[in-house]
Amino acid sequence: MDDIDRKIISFLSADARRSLADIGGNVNLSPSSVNERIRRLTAQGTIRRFTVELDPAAMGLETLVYVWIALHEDADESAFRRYAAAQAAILECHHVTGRWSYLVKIRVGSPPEIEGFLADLKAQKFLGRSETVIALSSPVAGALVQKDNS
Amino acid sequence: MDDIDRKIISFLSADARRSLADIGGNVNLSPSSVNERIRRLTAQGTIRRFTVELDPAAMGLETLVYVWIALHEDADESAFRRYAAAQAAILECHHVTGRWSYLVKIRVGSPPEIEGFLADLKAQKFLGRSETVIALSSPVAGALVQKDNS
DNA sequence: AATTTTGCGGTCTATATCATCCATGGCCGT
DNA sequence: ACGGCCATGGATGATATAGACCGCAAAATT
Repeated sequence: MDDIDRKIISFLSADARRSLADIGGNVNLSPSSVNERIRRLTAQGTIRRFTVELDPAAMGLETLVYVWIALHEDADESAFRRYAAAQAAILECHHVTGRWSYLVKIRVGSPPEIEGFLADLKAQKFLGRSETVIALSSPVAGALVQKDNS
Repeated sequence: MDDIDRKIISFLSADARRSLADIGGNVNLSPSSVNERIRRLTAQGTIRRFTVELDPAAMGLETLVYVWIALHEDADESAFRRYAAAQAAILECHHVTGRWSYLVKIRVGSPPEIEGFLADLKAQKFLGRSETVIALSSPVAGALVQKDNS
């Protein structure tokens, strides 16, 4: 990973459809060389996948919510992780330091839907205690990308 | 936005380099039609950009941290937002309900670097109180995508 | 009510661009 | 001087993209 690789990654991040010739012009490399570098970066996993960033509103996911979770004392922890991975609404789930055991990031269409999400968590017997934090606005929103199902 | 559009978005999410013919075969549409739909989705902003998902380790960003922030009482709130947008380490910044005013998501190379991040926040006079939460592991990690600078 | 009009979304074809492969050749470090 | 690594350039087959045309359905007109 040298400076040129980083530049290429930066160009692809901004627009993954730019032509090899175009990128090559910006880093003083032939299209073939750029292609070879992208192939390497992809093969070694530095680039995980080519994808698209989506508009949350257009996807019907305008409401961003963080939920702190303390698991129910006799909850199956690995079952919880599988559940989290399978739920489309759960964008992130982290095991964290501090008072709570998990921090979960979810996106739903509107605030009322949060209730259903929590109800499901409780129905699955995962929930001990929880605390819900709603994002009112996002100075830095973070990119919305569909979960990787591979 | 009909079902076909959603399918196309799903295919592109998994691999944005799949050919129009390939996608068309899966949704029973000609390559031209698929192209036209993608053009529409992009033009109306449903698809924000074509980009790449990166490996945090390869990028030297293995440590994921959430920081709860209560702004210093005479901090300039819009200056803080500009600061957050400019900082490369800050992936997300949300104005939230609850005890804290902001939730900030950052990525750094290693835990010691968190200190420098907080020190900078304090030096800028933004920081009132804060609480730092480190992700130990991530059952659902969320995609790492470079910030959009357009 | 029947007919025309309009507009959207599709297919097909042609063309220019593009990614990809391979053989060649330079450069650097040992 | 030699070997490995990386870039180059040209050939080729695939691909995106534009444009002309078609069909259908809803709206408007008579």
